[in-house]
Amino acid sequence: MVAMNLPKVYEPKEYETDIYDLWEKSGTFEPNSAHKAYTIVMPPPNANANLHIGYALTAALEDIPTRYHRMLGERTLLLPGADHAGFETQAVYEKQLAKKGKSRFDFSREELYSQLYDFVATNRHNFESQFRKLGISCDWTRFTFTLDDKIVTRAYKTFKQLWEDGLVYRGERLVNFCTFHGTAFADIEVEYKEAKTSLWYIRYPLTDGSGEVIVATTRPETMLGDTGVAVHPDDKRYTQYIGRTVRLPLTGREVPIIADAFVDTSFGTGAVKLTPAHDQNDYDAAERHSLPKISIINHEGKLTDEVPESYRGLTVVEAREAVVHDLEKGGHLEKTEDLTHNVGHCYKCGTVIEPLLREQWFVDMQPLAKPAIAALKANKITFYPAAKREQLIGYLENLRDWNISRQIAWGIPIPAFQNVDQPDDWIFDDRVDQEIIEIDGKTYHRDPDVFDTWFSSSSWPYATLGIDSPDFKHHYPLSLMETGGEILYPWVSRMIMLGLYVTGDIPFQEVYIHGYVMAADGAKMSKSIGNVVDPMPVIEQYGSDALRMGIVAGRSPAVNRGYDPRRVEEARNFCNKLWNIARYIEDRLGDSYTHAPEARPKTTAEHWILTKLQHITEVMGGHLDSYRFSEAYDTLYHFVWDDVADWYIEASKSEKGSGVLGHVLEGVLKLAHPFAPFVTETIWQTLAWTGDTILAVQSWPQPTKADAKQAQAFEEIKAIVTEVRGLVHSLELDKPTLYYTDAPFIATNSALITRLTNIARTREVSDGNGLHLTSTTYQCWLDVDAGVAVAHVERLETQKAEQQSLVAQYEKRLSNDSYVRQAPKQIVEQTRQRLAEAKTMIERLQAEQQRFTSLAE
RNA sequence: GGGUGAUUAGCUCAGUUGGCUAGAGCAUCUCGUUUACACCGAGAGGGUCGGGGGUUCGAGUCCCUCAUCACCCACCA
Repeated sequence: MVAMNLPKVYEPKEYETDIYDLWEKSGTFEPNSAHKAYTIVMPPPNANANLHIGYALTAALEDIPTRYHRMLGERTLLLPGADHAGFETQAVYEKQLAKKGKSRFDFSREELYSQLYDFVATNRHNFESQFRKLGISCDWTRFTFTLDDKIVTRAYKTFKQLWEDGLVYRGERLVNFCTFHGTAFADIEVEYKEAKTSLWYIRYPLTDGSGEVIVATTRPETMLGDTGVAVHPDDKRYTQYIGRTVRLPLTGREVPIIADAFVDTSFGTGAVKLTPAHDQNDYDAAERHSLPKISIINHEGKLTDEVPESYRGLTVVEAREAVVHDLEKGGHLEKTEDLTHNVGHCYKCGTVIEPLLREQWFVDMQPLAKPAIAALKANKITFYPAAKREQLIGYLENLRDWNISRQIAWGIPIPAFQNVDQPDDWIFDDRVDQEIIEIDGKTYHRDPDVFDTWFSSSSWPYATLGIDSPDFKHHYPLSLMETGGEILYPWVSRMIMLGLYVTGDIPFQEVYIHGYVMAADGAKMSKSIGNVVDPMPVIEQYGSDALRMGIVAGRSPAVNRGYDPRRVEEARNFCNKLWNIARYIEDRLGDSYTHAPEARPKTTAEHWILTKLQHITEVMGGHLDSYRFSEAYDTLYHFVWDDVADWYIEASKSEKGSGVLGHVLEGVLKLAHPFAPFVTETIWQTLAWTGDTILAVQSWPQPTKADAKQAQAFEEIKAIVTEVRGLVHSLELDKPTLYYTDAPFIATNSALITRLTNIARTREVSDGNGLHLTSTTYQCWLDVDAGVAVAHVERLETQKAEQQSLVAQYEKRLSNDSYVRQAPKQIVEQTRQRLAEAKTMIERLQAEQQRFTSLAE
C-alpha cells in the first residue's frame, strides 16, 4: 500500500495563511473575466474595531456567492472597505484622551481630525489581517476607506448637485444641546437617567372666561414658551374645548387648544402644554398644526428675551423656581405630584441636555424618494427576504426631510460657507481646509458641521468603483448588497435614492438582509454582559472553514439566531471528512493518475455517483442562485458524507480503482469550495494531477454522462444492503450467508454486497431457505437459526402495520372524489403509485410472515 | 404604543411557490475497531409542527385570533 501523503487529521492552521497568500499574490481575487459581472461592494466595517463573530457570518454571506460566481466564470469582484465610523470612533479615541486628562474640547477640529486619522490608520492593519483569516475573497487592490479622497469628493459633488437642484435647504430643528460644552450631540450620545422630579398641574384659563384647562408638566419653566395646548381627539373630557383658546398665566399669551393623537389620555390630565422650541413631541405637533416656535432658552442655558423681563437671563433651574413661585402666588398651580422619569444628560459632563432649535442642512426627500418607490414597486430590486421590499416602500412613502448636519469633528466637513455680514447668504465651496474665505470682498465662514455619515455612504456603491472608471462600466449596478436589517432604512434606502439621483440607475439588483449572531442563549452579545464570542480563537481551534459553515448552517435571512458551537464542531468534522476522502482517493489513484476531462464510468456505483453529482450540482446551483446558503450547505454536506463517503467510496473498496474517483473528488472539491475554501484549496494543491492551477478559479462542475439504468441498479443494491444490515442488527445475526436463486445480478455484485453488509458470503442455491428479503424483487434469503423466528415475525408485523396505515391513508385520499378531480394529476398519480407500492410490500411481508412462521415451526 | 420576527424531536434549528409517510446536527440507546477518517462506521428510539378558529380535495406552509418570547422604533409632557 502506498503511504498516505497527508496526515490523518486536517490541521487548518498549518495551511490557511499560506493558502490565503497564494490566492492574494496570484491575483485570484481580481476581476479579469470577459463574461458578465458579478459584484458585491462590502458594507464597510468599522476600521477601528476588532471583528466580532457577526463578521464571520457577513464574510461568509458575501464570500460564498462571490466564489460561486467566480467559478461560473463571471467577472467577479468583491470590493473591500472600512468605515471611519464617525461618532463611535471618536468616542473610543476620547476615552484615550481622557486617560491623559484631555478632552476633545481641548483641540481644534483640524487637530482632532488628524489625530483620529492616525489613530485609525494604526488599528486598520489588525482589522485587515482578521478579514484575511476569514478567507474572504475580496480584491484588496481596490480597498476603500470611507474618508478616502474619492469618497469625500463624491460627497461634495453630490451635495453640490443637490444644492444646484434646489434640494438642500437650511432649516431649524431641535438638537440635543449640552449647554456646558456648547455643542449639540447625536441622539445616541445622550445618556438617559432616571430622575426624581415633580409633576406640576397648572391651570390655564379659557380666554372666554368660561372655565379652565389643567395641564401637567415636569418642566413648568417652559410654559413661558408655550404656543398651544393639545388634547386627544377622542378624549370626551375635552371635546368641547378643541378649537378654543386659553390665556397663559405670567405671559398673558393667547394660545389655541388643538387635538392630536399623540396625546396619552391616561397621563396627567390628558391635556398637554406645547413648547415646540424645547421638546421634540411638541415640535412635531406644532409642525402638524402650524403653531409658532418660541425659543426661550439660549445656547448657554439661560432664558432669552422672549420671556417677560423678570425671567430674562435666569438659568433653567432658577427660572423653574421663579415660575413655580409666581404660578402659586397667582393661584395657577393646582397641585404637585412626585414623579420619576428619564432625563437626557450629557454623557461627558452630566449636564441635562436641552433640546434647542438650531439651523441645520436638510435634504428635500420627496423628489428623491419618488423614483426609488417607483423602482421598488416595479420589482427592479430583489430582496431576501422578500418582505423587506414592502417595508422599505412603506418607509419611503412616509419619509421626512433628512437632516445631514452633524456636530462632531470626525467626519467629512460640509462644503458650505456663510457670509458673516448676511446670515442668509450661503455659498457652496469645497475649500473646506479653510475656516474663512474671501470672495468679491465678502467674508465667508465655513459651516463648522460635518455630514451625517449616511450622507457620504449613500454613494458607496458607485463612489467605491469611481463613476468615471472602467470599473463603473463593468460593475455598476452591483449584483448584491448584503447588510443588516438595522440599516435598511438609514442606508439601503438612501443608496437607492441617491443611486438613482446621481447615476440614473439602481445601485444594486439584489439585497440580502442578514440576521444577527446572538449569544448561545439567544441574548444579544454585548461587551458589558461579557457574552461576546471572539471569532479568532474559534478559527485557531476549528479552522476558518468550520467557523464559516458552522455559522451559516441553519440560518435564514433576517432571522437572529444564537451562536451554536456544536455546528462549528460539526463543520470541523466535515472538513476532516473532505480531507480523508481526498487521502483515500489520492492513495487509490496513485501518482500516475492524470486528469481526464471525461469520466468513463464502468460500475453501477460509478454511474450512480456521477448521476448524483450532476443532480447535486443542479440543486446547489438553484439554492445558491437564490441565496439559500443554509440549504446549499445542507445539500453539499449530505452529498459528500452520505453519497460519496458512505456509499460510493465504500463501494469502490471492492472494485478496481478508476478515474471516476478522481473525477468525483474534483467535483466534490469544487462544490465545497465556496463553503470550505481553505481545506478544498489545500487538498487541490496536494493533488499531483492539478499542477500549478488554483481551485478558486476552476469552473463549476460540468454535466457528466452516466447511465440511468446502471444508476438505478445501484439503488437496488443499496436497498438490499440496507435491509440486510437492519436484519443482521435487529436479529443479532452473526455473519450470515446470503442465498439467492436465479439472480445473476446478485452474483455479479456479490463482492460489493458482501463488503457493504459485512456478511460471510453470497451463495446461489436451487431452493430458498431462511429469511426472505422483502425490499427487492430478487429472490434472496439470509440463513438463520430457528431461534430468531419470534423476533423476526414481530419485526415483520411492525413493518406490515406501518405499510397498512399508509394504505389506509392513500385509499382514503383516493376515495375522495374532490381530491381525484381537483388535485394535479401528477400528485394523484403519485398517490396511486405509492398505494400500489405499499400493497406490494404488504403482500411480500405477509408471504414472508406465513412462510417463515411455517418454516420455523 | 407602533413595527418586525419567532414558537417544529431532550437541545440548536432546517422545511423555497400549500401535495409530508415532517428532516438535520448534537444528545440518548444498541452494535462495531472491515487498513480514508473514532473529528469514524452500522442500526434504533424520540414530534397531535404554541392554543383555538377558518380557507382548501389537501395546511408545518395561507388567513383570523389568543398566548409567550425576542428585536427595532417611538414615548415617559
